[in-house]
Amino acid sequence: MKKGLSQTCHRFFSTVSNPTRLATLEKLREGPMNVSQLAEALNQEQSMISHNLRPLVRCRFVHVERRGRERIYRLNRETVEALFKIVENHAEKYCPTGGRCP
Amino acid sequence: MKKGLSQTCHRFFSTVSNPTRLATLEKLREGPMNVSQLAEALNQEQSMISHNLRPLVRCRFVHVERRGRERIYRLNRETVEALFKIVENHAEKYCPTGGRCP
DNA sequence: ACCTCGTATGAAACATATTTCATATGAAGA
DNA sequence: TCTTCATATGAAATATGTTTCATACGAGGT
Repeated sequence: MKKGLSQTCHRFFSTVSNPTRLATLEKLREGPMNVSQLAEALNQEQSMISHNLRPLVRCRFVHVERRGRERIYRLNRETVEALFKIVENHAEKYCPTGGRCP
Repeated sequence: MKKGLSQTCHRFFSTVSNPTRLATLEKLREGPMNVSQLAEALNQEQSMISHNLRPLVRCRFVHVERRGRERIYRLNRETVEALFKIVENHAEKYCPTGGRCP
């Protein structure tokens, strides 16, 4: 693997290794949403959601679209669902206790 | 997605969001290796490799086998190759500048 | 029993990431 | 133009993760 991809991997995985951002991705599986809706659904401050959306957009895990004064965030399903599927398969096989590794 | 998987995701992705561990995984694609070999190949202190191998083992990205006084680390290809493939696909599609996102 | 090799470990030092809070920006309506 | 709503942003406060260094442990060989 080339030098560049290693760096890409790092940014890619760092972006999804955060509980707030993971929760955001999970929530967006239900459909596109604006920031306030996400903030309410996840029970977090708007500012925090906003801060955490940025890296998700930067790495294209989600896409934004302006709609008047709100911004609609939409999941990049292709990548995110594939990612979740791998974790599910892996966990099923290697984490029989349900995520709590010894 | 259940509460448990979200936590699993976090641990899973945290583990691979570190340059040393990513380099270790990449190196292990070439075949099983012991700690000293990894340390030399990656030009890092033995202690550091050892510390970083732990989370990789805990999450089963790699497996260990004792051989006399050395320990042979072996990649869990099923999970790791699948993971790399997703990043490659994603990067190709969304990071045309080669990992440097604007 | 002692020495050496390969590896692991704990804890301090260091580096990075996350959250919070106050405030700015920008679009739309009165 | 003034106000309000939705969102973004900067910087301090806080929390987490990583590396280093010194040392411990355990398996072989002598």
